[in-house]
Amino acid sequence: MKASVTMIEPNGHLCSDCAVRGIAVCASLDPSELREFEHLGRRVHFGAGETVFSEEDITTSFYNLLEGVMRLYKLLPDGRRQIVGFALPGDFLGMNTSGRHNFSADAIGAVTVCQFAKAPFGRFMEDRPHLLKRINELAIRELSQARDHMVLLGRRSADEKVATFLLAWRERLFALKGSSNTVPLPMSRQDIADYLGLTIETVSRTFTKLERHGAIEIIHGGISLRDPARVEALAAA
Amino acid sequence: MKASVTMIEPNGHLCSDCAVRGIAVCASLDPSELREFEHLGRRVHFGAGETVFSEEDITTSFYNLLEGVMRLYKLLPDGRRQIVGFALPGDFLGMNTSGRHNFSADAIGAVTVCQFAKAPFGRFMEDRPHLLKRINELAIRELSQARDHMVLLGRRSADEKVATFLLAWRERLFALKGSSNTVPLPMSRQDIADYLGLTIETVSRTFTKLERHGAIEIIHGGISLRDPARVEALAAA
DNA sequence: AAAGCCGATTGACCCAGATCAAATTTGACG
DNA sequence: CGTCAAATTTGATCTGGGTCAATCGGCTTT
Repeated sequence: MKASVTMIEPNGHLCSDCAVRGIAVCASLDPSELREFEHLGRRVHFGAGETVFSEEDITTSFYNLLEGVMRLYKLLPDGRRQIVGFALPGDFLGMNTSGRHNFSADAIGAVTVCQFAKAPFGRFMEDRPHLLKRINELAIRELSQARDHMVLLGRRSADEKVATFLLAWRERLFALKGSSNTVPLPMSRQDIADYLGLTIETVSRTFTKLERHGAIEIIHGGISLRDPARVEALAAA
Repeated sequence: MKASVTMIEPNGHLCSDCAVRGIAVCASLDPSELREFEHLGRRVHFGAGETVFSEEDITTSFYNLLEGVMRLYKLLPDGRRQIVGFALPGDFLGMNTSGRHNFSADAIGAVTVCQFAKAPFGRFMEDRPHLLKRINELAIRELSQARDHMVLLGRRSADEKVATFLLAWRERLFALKGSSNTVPLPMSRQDIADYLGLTIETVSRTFTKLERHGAIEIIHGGISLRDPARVEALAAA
């Protein structure tokens, strides 16, 4: 959105001390492969609101998210937006069978990605089935999440959607940063609404309601779970 | 649902003249591999309404759908159901990372599957990266469809949902049986409702409305597209 | 061919969440 | 600080689609 500077770091970073080494696609590579892999990717920074790639763009690169949060979304011709997911460090983006991206991806706040040109990456993967296997695992895991989200979108009430979202988001952050009842929400209310298939007003009202009932506290840049059990009960219903 | 007889054919079928040879996972195998592959799968029949596997079941097999249509769904504790997809011949079912199925699968009408025990299949795939690659492609394609469906569930109106469904279903059948304005709908109105995140009444009313407007004709076991352009216009909106 | 059943359709009414419209809070910048 | 502009919250009202309740076929069974 905002015109901000996209930076490409000129120097070579070391995969071996990359923050996502253990959780991203590269977890499947041994040290010697990693050294070769290092030459394929380059770190790129994006500022808040910048678009990393757009739906229908021809796929020229894949991306490994290193730092920050991204929103992945699709737009209808009339502008309605559905966010199909939020990406966190370790997520691998850009795979498709059509040669074109099937969703758009924006940085929410500052983001660092490891960018791979499609062809060299494909060649590298060609004779490294364990990398393919890793990518397949990530795809299958995502598919499972996508199905869970379909249930949420198709069959849950607004209260259940919001409660489920807070718990699932906390769970994802837990895997990265450890457990906490403080749940940072780097995305806007509009983003949350477009993820849950609601309007911004309904999201806001639901937060307020949860706070009035003592289930959460709305804090700067996120929420705090005051009564996790109550939120869980709402989400389960 | 209904207690009907599940049949396992005792004799060996030939993969080489299998109906889905060219479109399923096995499309990635050469003739000699195919002969070996033949010993891994066995054909199993299911009657209308029978459950092939259930969510949370430990995954012991993978399935290659050969004939018929299946509904893939998830249930909420209180019984609300979301159908996450319909499977057609050529679809490969059962992959997951957790060791348990993450959705349930029922036969809609009579179904024939090619069933593979998980471990031998995994071993066979181990040293056949092209099979893994094929499975990965199918997973990524499904992921793309899942994202499209999220947009439908989260952001489309009832009219748009129904119109989009009819066109997408016709498109899938087209790939199997060729083009036609007659669209068979083997699934019930309840199934369609649970797929689109609507109620059965809304689906029924929307069909009737489309028919009154001359866009479709409701026929036994499906619909006929009378004015495909109008349906497309509704779906696009 | 009458009875029973089950899926589908239709009608009447209702409500969760959308829409429209202000406030109010927050943040960025001079 | 003070000033905008943007994001969020809050309130009032509206409505698309849900809920509840009859029918209405089309099969099967006898």
